[in-house]
Amino acid sequence: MSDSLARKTQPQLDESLLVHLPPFSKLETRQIRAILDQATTRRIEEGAAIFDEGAPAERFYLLLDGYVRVVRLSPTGERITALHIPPGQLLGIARALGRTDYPATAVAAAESIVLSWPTRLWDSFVAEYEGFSTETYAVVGQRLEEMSERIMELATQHVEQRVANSLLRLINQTGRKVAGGIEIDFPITRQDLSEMTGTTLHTVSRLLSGWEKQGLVKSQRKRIMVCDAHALVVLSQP
DNA sequence: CCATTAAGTATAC
DNA sequence: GTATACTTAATGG
Repeated sequence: MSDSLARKTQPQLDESLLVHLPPFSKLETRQIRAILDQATTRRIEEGAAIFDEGAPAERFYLLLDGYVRVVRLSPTGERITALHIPPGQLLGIARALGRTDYPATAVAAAESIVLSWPTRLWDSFVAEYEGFSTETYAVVGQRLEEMSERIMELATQHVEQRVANSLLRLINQTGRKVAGGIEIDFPITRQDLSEMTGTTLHTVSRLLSGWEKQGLVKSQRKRIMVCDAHALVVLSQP
């Protein structure tokens, strides 16, 4: 049950896991070894929560593989997806925001692997590891920018433009090149897209059906591929 | 223009 | 077979 026991049952983690990731790229092997030796690895299945909004922020995380969506619950129980996190990024960094609890729930959008550390180690990471705090600032700034961008969209753009923008962001951040276009790299439903854009799954379904007929996108259940990104860009402009 | 309701088909477990 | 994903039409704010 204890951390040390949990770690003992894990295979020894390889330094190469971290050495190319921005928060750790300036560190020596010795330091990365120390960081890994304190980490706990966990596999999260699709749809499972990594931590919940409002819970005490006991650990902070690094997403090694998979995708995570950050969701909040409205008072009436509707889910709002704030953003998606790609592999290699930190999450659950409540400490960096001056908080002691998690401001949102993190759900695995696809099967994911995370490393985590107790939050009490946060300050020593910031103090001892060169590049760790600057990368944290960069990530926080990047997410702030994305969220403020989306506030502008919600306030000024029509549903069609918002859904087009969401798709474009998804293929930019998590797109995978496939024959015929760029596919979103994790399972995503109309419901998910509607939660990102503040609309209903029916409206998203109608839009995607229309775009599919025009050859802009191609979709199967839980899979969306963008065939003509430029046409979506045109649509996304008011 | 877009949400809601409703009713239907398709696909996965 | 039943739950889940998706489509489509109709109605109304």
